Amino acid sequence: MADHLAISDVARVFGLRTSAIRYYEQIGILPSPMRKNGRRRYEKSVLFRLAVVQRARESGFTLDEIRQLFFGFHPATLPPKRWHELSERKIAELRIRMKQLKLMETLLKQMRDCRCNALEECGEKLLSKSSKERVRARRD
Amino acid sequence: MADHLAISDVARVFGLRTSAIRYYEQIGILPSPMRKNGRRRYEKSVLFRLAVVQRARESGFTLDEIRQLFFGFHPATLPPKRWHELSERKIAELRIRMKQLKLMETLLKQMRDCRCNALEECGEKLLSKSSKERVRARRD
DNA sequence: CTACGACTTCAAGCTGACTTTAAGTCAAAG
DNA sequence: CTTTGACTTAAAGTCAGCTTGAAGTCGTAG
Repeated sequence: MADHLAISDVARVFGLRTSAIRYYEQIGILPSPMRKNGRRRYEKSVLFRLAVVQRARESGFTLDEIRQLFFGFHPATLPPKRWHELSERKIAELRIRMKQLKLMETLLKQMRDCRCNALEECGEKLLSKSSKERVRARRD
Repeated sequence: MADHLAISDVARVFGLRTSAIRYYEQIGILPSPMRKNGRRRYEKSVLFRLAVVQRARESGFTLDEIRQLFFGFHPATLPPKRWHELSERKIAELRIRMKQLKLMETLLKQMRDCRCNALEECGEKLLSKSSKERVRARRD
């Protein structure tokens, strides 16, 4: 208690196992906290950090990317440049993923609504579409 | 040639390795094609099938889900019921994932644009938001 | 004092989606 | 006829992201 959280408390807040918290520390996504009798004692700020990490995980970021994006540069001072580039790249990736999801939704709806062997037809459309995209890409 | 494709042709169309094609066959996502001298010979329809599989993979479906969704029921006749349920569930999942992506985009933009230690602040917002959501969920 | 439960470390194990490796087959080219 | 290169199989290896196991340390309750 005493204003500090045990590892099990932190884990419970996010529905994680304690082993996951230790693992995050091991790979440098969480700071190694102070110890009391060898046991980890966390300040509340770790919850904020984990909240961001969790949101990023849910959005499909790897732990490696998360470390780069959020904790990858030294102390807290200068280079927001690398950060800036990374996040720009990531935002672009997100846009692409959203487009893909929308296309998949369309495909699923077609197959849900239209009986018959929509599968091969859809595949045919997808294939001709992607070759069109390849043509467009060549023109760029 | 001769109107039939070798495994390497199929692989090349999708930028896959031949080992991936064999693996898909092994786990039941592709049919085992006819053989000529022990070698796989594919008809063009396999390309349509793979186009759908690839789109689904890009949208975050596991191979297991893909088999269930697209190839999981017997020959080609009846039960569109199970299919219907599965695709409804999957469409709902897609919606959730799109929402998460949008939230992540917002977070990234905030952190890109706003100097300072936005990380912990964002985490704080995320945390209070998710507890609000928990409250809303309790009311449902 | 001892037993309990929550913690510690380090190493090994697990799942999904493949890839790699080893050993062999086959047809066409030199 | 041997070499080459694309194929075949089965089994083992790889990577991320953890989890599990074994063996040990604390501090409080009985």
